[in-house]
Amino acid sequence: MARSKTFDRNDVLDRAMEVFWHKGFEGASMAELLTAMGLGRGSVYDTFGDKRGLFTAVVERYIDQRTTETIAPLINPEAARDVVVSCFLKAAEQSAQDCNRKGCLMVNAAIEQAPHDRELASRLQAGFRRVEDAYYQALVRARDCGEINPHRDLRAIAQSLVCVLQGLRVTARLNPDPLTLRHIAQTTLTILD
Amino acid sequence: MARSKTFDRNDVLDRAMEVFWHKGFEGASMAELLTAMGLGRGSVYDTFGDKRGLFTAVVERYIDQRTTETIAPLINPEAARDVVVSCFLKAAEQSAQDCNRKGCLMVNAAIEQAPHDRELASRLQAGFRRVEDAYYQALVRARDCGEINPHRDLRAIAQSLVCVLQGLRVTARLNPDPLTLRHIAQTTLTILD
DNA sequence: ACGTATTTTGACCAATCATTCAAGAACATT
DNA sequence: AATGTTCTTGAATGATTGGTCAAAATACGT
Repeated sequence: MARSKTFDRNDVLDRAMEVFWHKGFEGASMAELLTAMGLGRGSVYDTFGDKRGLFTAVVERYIDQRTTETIAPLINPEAARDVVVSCFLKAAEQSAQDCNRKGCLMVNAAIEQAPHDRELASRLQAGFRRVEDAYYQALVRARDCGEINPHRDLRAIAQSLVCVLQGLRVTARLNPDPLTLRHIAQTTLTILD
Repeated sequence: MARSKTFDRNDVLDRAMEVFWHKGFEGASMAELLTAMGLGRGSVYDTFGDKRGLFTAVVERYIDQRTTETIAPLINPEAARDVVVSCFLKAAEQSAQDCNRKGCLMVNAAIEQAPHDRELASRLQAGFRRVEDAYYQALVRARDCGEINPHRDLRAIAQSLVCVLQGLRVTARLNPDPLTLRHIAQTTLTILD
């Protein structure tokens, strides 16, 4: 009864992601987005509405992928303090290994667009909250194992860890030296003591 | 022998700053910048070259003003641990009190433009480095007073403090709740112990 | 007061912006 | 295979972009 789309939605979103990721929302033009996606104008406007709709879809996909990947080790019911540490350092390493300087799309979008796009802002907040929660749960287990001072506010610690990861993304934009970034990450882990 | 400018450079930079600050570089149009500055096109292009030159001048001014203001208490030769703490909390408070959600122009510019503008990136890096150095010097004095464990890496601590302040700017974009932000700031101060 | 160098003004420009739309092409159903 | 619906294509749109330029205005040094 109808024609089906010739392109894969996730496929073209991934291509558009590349453009938005290192040019930002305002910095990316529809022309280059279309080229990257390999689609005609109509197809994109039909599918995503407008530029903002496309951006929203791209960021949504990024959030899903990244947060899932990031918190995977923390979800393990046996994960405790050492997993918190290794997971945090691994996340920090992504700032250190960011060879083409694209940063984190979530951080980039938060800074550039969050104040101008409420829906985007709350999606981003939910994404970071998901990461924070995963750290929190692991911290609770760590405390129950006697690996963390039971008087500490674990929610605040989890928030701090996420906050530092965000800060590392900013720091890395100006000083991409991996040693410095690792050093900062290592140092901030004293928050756990 | 010649006519002199009728406008004050710092004056118009401050007005342009307002626009760039909450719209970003790409998000701000020359039309609104000119309106805000109250100048004709020619005057601006004569004085600042182009949009990027204007942005550079604006950010440069912001860096000077902000870093000077921020590190003022730390410069005091008697400043030690308590000044580090109060100064850090005061800086965090600026994220908490950011009622109109403009964030920090240095962080905004770092995320949006640093990868596309080397000169801007190094200016920003120098600015943050200036803050970091001020914290470092105060930390050295704190250590000499016996207020900080002499085995700690003070340079890394100073870098971490600046990193957290940057992270707070990102966090504040999505969750402007002052209590949360203060709580994070308070928690990360355990880095000093 | 005059002459001149510089600033201001605002009209103008080509290029690019995001977006629309109509017509042609292609698939799924019958 | 015919039909009907949707997708694709790409030309066209008007608005806006950053930037130029020449003429008019003006303040300074003499």
